[in-house]
Amino acid sequence: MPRRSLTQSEIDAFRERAVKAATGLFAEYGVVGVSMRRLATAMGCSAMTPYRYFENRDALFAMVRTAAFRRFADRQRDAAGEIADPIERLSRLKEAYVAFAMDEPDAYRIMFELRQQPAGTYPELVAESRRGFSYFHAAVVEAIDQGALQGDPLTVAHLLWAGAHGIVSLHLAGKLAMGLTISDLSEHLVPIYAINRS
Amino acid sequence: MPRRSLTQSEIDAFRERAVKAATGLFAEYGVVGVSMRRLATAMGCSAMTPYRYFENRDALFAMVRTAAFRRFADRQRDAAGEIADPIERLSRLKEAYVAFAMDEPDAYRIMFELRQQPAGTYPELVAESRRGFSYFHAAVVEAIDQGALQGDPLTVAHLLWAGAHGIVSLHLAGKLAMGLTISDLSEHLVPIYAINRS
DNA sequence: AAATAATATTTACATCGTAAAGTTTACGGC
DNA sequence: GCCGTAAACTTTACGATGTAAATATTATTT
Repeated sequence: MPRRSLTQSEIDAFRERAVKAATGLFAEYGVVGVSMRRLATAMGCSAMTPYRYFENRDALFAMVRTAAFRRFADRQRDAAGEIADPIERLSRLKEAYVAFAMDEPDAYRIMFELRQQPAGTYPELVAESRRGFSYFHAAVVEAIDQGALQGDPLTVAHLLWAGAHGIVSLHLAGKLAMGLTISDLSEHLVPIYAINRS
Repeated sequence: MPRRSLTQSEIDAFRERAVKAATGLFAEYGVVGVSMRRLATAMGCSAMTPYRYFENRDALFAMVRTAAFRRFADRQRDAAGEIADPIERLSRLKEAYVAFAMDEPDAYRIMFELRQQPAGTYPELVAESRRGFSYFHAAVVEAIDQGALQGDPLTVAHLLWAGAHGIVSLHLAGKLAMGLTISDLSEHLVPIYAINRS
């Protein structure tokens, strides 16, 4: 009798289009420039239509972030590739990390700077975020296993991650002084933890 | 003939009150909760009055950030104190860094996460931000001078800063996994660069 | 007290997120 | 074909925001 409901794939298709449009918008206008109305205009629908596909603006942004984390995690995965030597792999992961931040500075920003929702609200977001870190973590575990790094794996992995994030943040905030570049700093990241110290 | 213009000290007094009120507001409601109207209400004046003392919302926030950077820099200055040993001093600076971020997480966030205005728009902001970093920098220079650290001073100082910022960011983003604490990580910061490695 | 100019307030507008009301559309049954 | 129905979509509406413009208030000198 009534009109057919939207299928899951129709819903997914709209959402994907929306996330793509929103991602484009905010690469162009910044986070503040992504309004529901502007998104609707960009998608050629009325202002309220997106609300049929997203609970609210927050949910839209969560999906945009999830997509960004997914791209990031994919690039980490690809950078790790088949590289056997875990130290070499760590270097490549670090390079991929920095490269992503340079290629998509706005994405990087919302990934890490956005006020976070109560944990567990968006499980897929959490999952992709975890996956992004997992390659680093795995490489560190292996490196420590075979004696190329020392220390607690979780701690060292976090320190590497924090180091990469810190360097990128300084760069994105325009706080690298005196002509220092992001490469000048990031090239020290992995060697610092290598085993040839006390 | 006409009414007396505001003296500089009256202007400064209002601005100071406004910055204090705004800082309080956003410790309570977050960045998004600080609107010009709410600020006006909190100060007991009409919605437009703050506009006589600040060019716009951005200028208000620049001053709030400047004040935050000043508090931060002061605490760095106090932490450095008269400590002669530069490595010990670095450790204290790192502790003060982390302590500030824990005490004033919201301030920390707007200090480092806010989209920055075109460089040089707010010279005092730049100055206080530089000063915040200068104690770290000075200690690193001294440590390298007397052989307790090695490498390029500017690079090492940035690496330490980036490391501290990265760790704090991970913590503030709730991304420290498996019960790892901010101290677990930050205690490795200075030792890693100490000279007893290859 | 009157004139004046600086300060402060009120009003107004465009934009935002989004709730609620209204409209259009696609389907199964006649 | 047409009709009823419920889902999808649009329009309208509300309260909040930043801030420009118009208006009102106030302190000072003549």
